[in-house]
Amino acid sequence: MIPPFRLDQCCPSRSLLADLADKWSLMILYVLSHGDCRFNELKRRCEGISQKSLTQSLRRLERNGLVSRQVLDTSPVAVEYRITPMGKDVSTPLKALLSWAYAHSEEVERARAAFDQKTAAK
Amino acid sequence: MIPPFRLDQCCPSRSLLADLADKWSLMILYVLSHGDCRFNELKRRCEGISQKSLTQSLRRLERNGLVSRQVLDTSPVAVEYRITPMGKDVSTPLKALLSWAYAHSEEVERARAAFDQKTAAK
DNA sequence: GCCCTAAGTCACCAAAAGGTAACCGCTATG
DNA sequence: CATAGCGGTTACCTTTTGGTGACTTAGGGC
Repeated sequence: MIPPFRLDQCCPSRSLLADLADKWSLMILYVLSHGDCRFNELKRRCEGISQKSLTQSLRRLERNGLVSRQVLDTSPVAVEYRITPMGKDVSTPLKALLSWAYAHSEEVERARAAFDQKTAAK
Repeated sequence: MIPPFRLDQCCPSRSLLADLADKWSLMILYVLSHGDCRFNELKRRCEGISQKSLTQSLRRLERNGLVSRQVLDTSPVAVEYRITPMGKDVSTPLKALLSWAYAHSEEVERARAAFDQKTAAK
Protein backbone atom coordinates (compact mmCIF):
# COMPACT_ATOMS: atom_id res chain seq x y z
CA MET A 1 0.00 0.00 0.00
CA ILE A 2 1.15 3.47 -0.79
CA PRO A 3 0.52 6.18 1.75
CA PRO A 4 -2.20 8.09 -0.02
CA PHE A 5 -1.10 11.68 0.11
CA ARG A 6 2.46 12.25 0.86
CA LEU A 7 5.75 11.26 -0.70
CA ASP A 8 8.43 12.05 1.78
CA GLN A 9 12.08 11.81 1.12
CA CYS A 10 12.63 8.46 2.77
CA CYS A 11 9.82 6.88 0.76
CA PRO A 12 11.31 4.04 -1.27
CA SER A 13 9.61 5.12 -4.45
CA ARG A 14 11.52 8.40 -4.28
CA SER A 15 14.88 6.75 -4.78
CA LEU A 16 13.56 4.67 -7.63
CA LEU A 17 12.00 7.69 -9.28
CA ALA A 18 15.29 9.52 -8.97
CA ASP A 19 17.00 6.75 -10.92
CA LEU A 20 14.26 6.05 -13.39
CA ALA A 21 12.48 9.27 -14.10
CA ASP A 22 14.51 10.60 -16.96
CA LYS A 23 13.61 10.29 -20.57
CA TRP A 24 16.49 8.08 -21.62
CA SER A 25 16.02 5.41 -18.96
CA LEU A 26 12.34 5.15 -19.69
CA MET A 27 13.01 4.94 -23.42
CA ILE A 28 15.66 2.28 -23.00
CA LEU A 29 13.43 0.18 -20.79
CA TYR A 30 10.70 0.56 -23.32
CA VAL A 31 12.86 -0.54 -26.22
CA LEU A 32 14.30 -3.47 -24.26
CA SER A 33 10.85 -4.60 -23.26
CA HIS A 34 10.39 -5.57 -26.91
CA GLY A 35 13.40 -7.84 -26.91
CA ASP A 36 17.10 -8.11 -26.19
CA CYS A 37 19.25 -5.55 -27.87
CA ARG A 38 22.91 -4.80 -28.39
CA PHE A 39 24.59 -1.56 -27.52
CA ASN A 40 24.76 0.13 -30.86
CA GLU A 41 21.41 -1.16 -31.92
CA LEU A 42 19.96 0.38 -28.77
CA LYS A 43 21.75 3.58 -29.57
CA ARG A 44 20.13 3.71 -32.98
CA ARG A 45 16.70 3.00 -31.57
CA CYS A 46 16.85 5.74 -28.98
CA GLU A 47 17.39 8.37 -31.58
CA GLY A 48 19.48 11.26 -30.36
CA ILE A 49 21.06 9.66 -27.33
CA SER A 50 24.80 10.04 -26.98
CA GLN A 51 27.07 7.11 -26.29
CA LYS A 52 27.88 8.49 -22.90
CA SER A 53 24.27 8.92 -21.81
CA LEU A 54 23.41 5.48 -23.06
CA THR A 55 26.22 3.88 -21.08
CA GLN A 56 25.28 5.82 -17.95
CA SER A 57 21.61 5.00 -18.19
CA LEU A 58 22.32 1.34 -18.84
CA ARG A 59 24.59 1.14 -15.81
CA ARG A 60 21.91 2.73 -13.67
CA LEU A 61 19.26 0.35 -14.92
CA GLU A 62 21.61 -2.57 -14.40
CA ARG A 63 22.39 -1.42 -10.88
CA ASN A 64 18.70 -1.34 -10.05
CA GLY A 65 18.25 -4.85 -11.36
CA LEU A 66 15.99 -3.88 -14.24
CA VAL A 67 18.38 -4.74 -17.05
CA SER A 68 21.14 -7.31 -17.36
CA ARG A 69 24.29 -7.07 -19.41
CA GLN A 70 25.47 -10.20 -21.20
CA VAL A 71 28.85 -10.31 -22.83
CA LEU A 72 28.68 -12.79 -25.67
CA ASP A 73 31.99 -14.32 -26.61
CA THR A 74 31.53 -13.95 -30.27
CA SER A 75 34.08 -12.16 -32.33
CA PRO A 76 34.11 -9.19 -32.28
CA VAL A 77 32.89 -9.13 -28.73
CA ALA A 78 29.20 -8.38 -28.56
CA VAL A 79 27.26 -7.12 -25.59
CA GLU A 80 23.62 -7.83 -25.26
CA TYR A 81 21.29 -6.02 -22.93
CA ARG A 82 18.26 -7.84 -21.65
CA ILE A 83 15.36 -6.81 -19.56
CA THR A 84 15.12 -8.74 -16.29
CA PRO A 85 11.87 -10.14 -14.87
CA MET A 86 11.76 -7.13 -12.57
CA GLY A 87 12.31 -4.81 -15.51
CA LYS A 88 9.52 -6.56 -17.33
CA ASP A 89 7.19 -5.73 -14.44
CA VAL A 90 8.06 -2.07 -14.60
CA SER A 91 7.69 -1.96 -18.31
CA THR A 92 4.00 -2.83 -18.15
CA PRO A 93 2.82 0.46 -16.60
CA LEU A 94 5.49 2.19 -18.60
CA LYS A 95 4.08 0.91 -21.86
CA ALA A 96 0.65 2.04 -20.72
CA LEU A 97 2.08 5.49 -20.15
CA LEU A 98 3.68 5.63 -23.59
CA SER A 99 0.63 4.35 -25.40
CA TRP A 100 -1.38 6.95 -23.59
CA ALA A 101 1.06 9.57 -24.83
CA TYR A 102 0.82 8.23 -28.33
CA ALA A 103 -2.98 8.15 -28.30
CA HIS A 104 -3.46 11.60 -26.79
CA SER A 105 -0.72 13.49 -28.54
CA GLU A 106 -3.15 15.64 -30.48
CA GLU A 107 -5.16 16.48 -27.42
CA VAL A 108 -1.98 17.46 -25.60
CA GLU A 109 -0.95 19.52 -28.60
CA ARG A 110 -4.24 21.41 -28.51
CA ALA A 111 -3.91 22.00 -24.78
CA ARG A 112 -0.43 23.42 -25.30
CA ALA A 113 -1.55 25.72 -28.08
CA ALA A 114 -4.46 26.98 -25.98
CA PHE A 115 -2.23 27.59 -23.00
CA ASP A 116 0.41 29.39 -25.01
CA GLN A 117 -2.20 31.64 -26.57
CA LYS A 118 -3.65 32.52 -23.19
CA THR A 119 -0.28 33.39 -21.70
CA ALA A 120 0.80 35.31 -24.78
CA ALA A 121 -2.37 37.40 -24.61
CA LYS A 122 -1.67 38.33 -21.03
CA MET B 1 -0.47 1.62 -31.81
CA ILE B 2 3.10 2.39 -30.92
CA PRO B 3 5.80 1.52 -33.40
CA PRO B 4 7.34 -1.44 -31.67
CA PHE B 5 11.06 -0.78 -31.66
CA ARG B 6 12.06 2.71 -32.25
CA LEU B 7 11.40 6.04 -30.60
CA ASP B 8 12.55 8.69 -32.94
CA GLN B 9 12.70 12.32 -32.20
CA CYS B 10 9.49 13.27 -33.91
CA CYS B 11 7.54 10.58 -32.03
CA PRO B 12 4.81 12.31 -30.03
CA SER B 13 5.61 10.40 -26.88
CA ARG B 14 9.06 11.95 -26.91
CA SER B 15 7.77 15.45 -26.31
CA LEU B 16 5.46 14.27 -23.58
CA LEU B 17 8.24 12.36 -21.89
CA ALA B 18 10.43 15.42 -22.06
CA ASP B 19 7.79 17.38 -20.15
CA LEU B 20 6.69 14.66 -17.78
CA ALA B 21 9.69 12.52 -17.04
CA ASP B 22 11.12 14.26 -14.05
CA LYS B 23 10.55 13.27 -10.52
CA TRP B 24 8.66 16.36 -9.44
CA SER B 25 6.05 16.29 -12.20
CA LEU B 26 5.34 12.64 -11.59
CA MET B 27 5.07 13.22 -7.85
CA ILE B 28 2.76 16.18 -8.27
CA LEU B 29 0.49 14.28 -10.61
CA TYR B 30 0.44 11.44 -8.17
CA VAL B 31 -0.48 13.63 -5.24
CA LEU B 32 -3.15 15.46 -7.23
CA SER B 33 -4.64 12.19 -8.38
CA HIS B 34 -5.78 11.74 -4.78
CA GLY B 35 -7.68 15.00 -4.74
CA ASP B 36 -7.50 18.72 -5.32
CA CYS B 37 -4.77 20.51 -3.50
CA ARG B 38 -3.61 24.03 -2.83
CA PHE B 39 -0.17 25.35 -3.55
CA ASN B 40 1.43 25.19 -0.15
CA GLU B 41 -0.27 21.98 0.74
CA LEU B 42 1.18 20.48 -2.41
CA LYS B 43 4.54 21.84 -1.44
CA ARG B 44 4.36 20.12 1.91
CA ARG B 45 3.33 16.84 0.36
CA CYS B 46 6.14 16.78 -2.13
CA GLU B 47 8.73 16.94 0.57
CA GLY B 48 11.89 18.70 -0.49
CA ILE B 49 10.56 20.56 -3.51
CA SER B 50 11.39 24.21 -3.75
CA GLN B 51 8.77 26.83 -4.44
CA LYS B 52 10.35 27.58 -7.76
CA SER B 53 10.40 23.99 -8.95
CA LEU B 54 6.85 23.48 -7.84
CA THR B 55 5.65 26.52 -9.78
CA GLN B 56 7.56 25.46 -12.86
CA SER B 57 6.31 21.90 -12.78
CA LEU B 58 2.74 23.02 -12.22
CA ARG B 59 2.92 25.39 -15.18
CA ARG B 60 4.28 22.61 -17.35
CA LEU B 61 1.54 20.23 -16.27
CA GLU B 62 -1.06 22.92 -16.79
CA ARG B 63 0.29 23.65 -20.25
CA ASN B 64 -0.03 20.00 -21.21
CA GLY B 65 -3.61 19.94 -20.01
CA LEU B 66 -3.03 17.51 -17.19
CA VAL B 67 -3.70 19.89 -14.33
CA SER B 68 -5.93 22.93 -13.99
CA ARG B 69 -5.41 25.97 -11.86
CA GLN B 70 -8.42 27.46 -10.09
CA VAL B 71 -8.17 30.78 -8.34
CA LEU B 72 -10.73 30.82 -5.55
CA ASP B 73 -11.88 34.27 -4.55
CA THR B 74 -11.67 33.63 -0.90
CA SER B 75 -9.66 35.93 1.25
CA PRO B 76 -6.69 35.65 1.23
CA VAL B 77 -6.72 34.46 -2.35
CA ALA B 78 -6.37 30.72 -2.56
CA VAL B 79 -5.28 28.73 -5.56
CA GLU B 80 -6.40 25.19 -6.01
CA TYR B 81 -4.82 22.76 -8.39
CA ARG B 82 -6.93 20.00 -9.82
CA ILE B 83 -6.20 17.06 -11.99
CA THR B 84 -8.01 17.14 -15.32
CA PRO B 85 -9.74 14.13 -16.88
CA MET B 86 -6.69 13.75 -19.10
CA GLY B 87 -4.41 13.91 -16.08
CA LYS B 88 -6.52 11.29 -14.42
CA ASP B 89 -5.88 8.99 -17.35
CA VAL B 90 -2.14 9.42 -17.07
CA SER B 91 -2.20 8.90 -13.36
CA THR B 92 -3.47 5.35 -13.69
CA PRO B 93 -0.30 3.87 -15.18
CA LEU B 94 1.67 6.26 -13.03
CA LYS B 95 0.14 4.89 -9.87
CA ALA B 96 0.91 1.39 -11.09
CA LEU B 97 4.52 2.45 -11.51
CA LEU B 98 4.71 3.90 -8.02
CA SER B 99 3.04 0.98 -6.33
CA TRP B 100 5.46 -1.26 -8.13
CA ALA B 101 8.30 0.82 -6.74
CA TYR B 102 6.84 0.65 -3.30
CA ALA B 103 6.32 -3.10 -3.44
CA HIS B 104 9.74 -3.93 -4.86
CA SER B 105 11.88 -1.49 -2.94
CA GLU B 106 13.66 -4.22 -1.02
CA GLU B 107 14.37 -6.21 -4.14
CA VAL B 108 15.78 -3.12 -5.80
CA GLU B 109 17.83 -2.44 -2.70
CA ARG B 110 19.31 -5.91 -2.86
CA ALA B 111 20.08 -5.55 -6.54
CA ARG B 112 21.88 -2.28 -5.86
CA ALA B 113 23.94 -3.77 -3.05
CA ALA B 114 24.92 -6.74 -5.21
CA PHE B 115 25.88 -4.49 -8.09
CA ASP B 116 27.91 -2.15 -5.92
CA GLN B 117 29.79 -5.06 -4.41
CA LYS B 118 30.58 -6.50 -7.81
CA THR B 119 31.90 -3.22 -9.14
CA ALA B 120 33.85 -2.46 -5.98
CA ALA B 121 35.55 -5.85 -6.15
CA LYS B 122 36.69 -5.21 -9.69
C1' DG C 1 1.81 49.04 13.39
C1' DC C 2 3.84 44.58 12.98
C1' DC C 3 4.12 40.11 11.64
C1' DC C 4 2.21 35.99 9.48
C1' DT C 5 0.36 33.18 5.62
C1' DA C 6 -0.74 32.42 0.74
C1' DA C 7 1.06 32.25 -3.83
C1' DG C 8 3.95 33.55 -6.25
C1' DT C 9 8.19 36.30 -9.13
C1' DC C 10 12.97 37.52 -9.87
C1' DA C 11 17.97 37.53 -9.73
C1' DC C 12 21.88 35.06 -8.54
C1' DC C 13 24.73 31.19 -8.21
C1' DA C 14 26.32 26.24 -7.74
C1' DA C 15 25.85 21.65 -9.16
C1' DA C 16 24.68 18.32 -12.34
C1' DA C 17 23.36 16.69 -16.69
C1' DG C 18 24.66 15.92 -20.99
C1' DG C 19 26.89 16.67 -25.62
C1' DT C 20 31.52 16.47 -28.44
C1' DA C 21 35.47 14.61 -29.63
C1' DA C 22 39.38 11.84 -28.98
C1' DC C 23 41.13 7.52 -27.89
C1' DC C 24 41.23 2.37 -26.80
C1' DG C 25 41.57 -2.73 -28.22
C1' DC C 26 39.90 -5.85 -31.23
C1' DT C 27 38.02 -7.82 -35.64
C1' DA C 28 36.25 -7.95 -40.17
C1' DT C 29 36.13 -6.13 -44.81
C1' DG C 30 37.79 -4.18 -49.18
C1' DC D 1 47.19 -1.47 -45.51
C1' DA D 2 43.31 1.53 -44.56
C1' DT D 3 38.93 1.73 -42.88
C1' DA D 4 34.84 0.76 -40.39
C1' DG D 5 32.20 -1.26 -36.64
C1' DC D 6 31.68 -2.76 -31.81
C1' DG D 7 31.58 -1.24 -26.97
C1' DG D 8 33.13 1.40 -24.45
C1' DT D 9 36.21 5.36 -21.33
C1' DT D 10 37.93 9.88 -20.56
C1' DA D 11 38.53 14.91 -20.68
C1' DC D 12 36.51 19.08 -21.72
C1' DC D 13 33.03 22.33 -22.02
C1' DT D 14 28.32 24.14 -22.35
C1' DT D 15 23.64 24.04 -21.13
C1' DT D 16 20.16 23.14 -18.04
C1' DT D 17 18.41 22.32 -13.65
C1' DG D 18 17.40 23.71 -9.51
C1' DG D 19 18.18 25.72 -4.87
C1' DT D 20 18.38 30.33 -1.92
C1' DG D 21 16.90 34.45 -0.51
C1' DA D 22 14.79 38.86 -1.29
C1' DC D 23 10.70 41.05 -2.71
C1' DT D 24 5.55 41.42 -3.73
C1' DT D 25 0.45 41.97 -3.09
C1' DA D 26 -3.21 41.32 -0.22
C1' DG D 27 -5.79 40.05 3.77
C1' DG D 28 -5.97 38.56 9.08
C1' DG D 29 -4.77 38.46 13.92
C1' DC D 30 -2.85 40.67 18.05
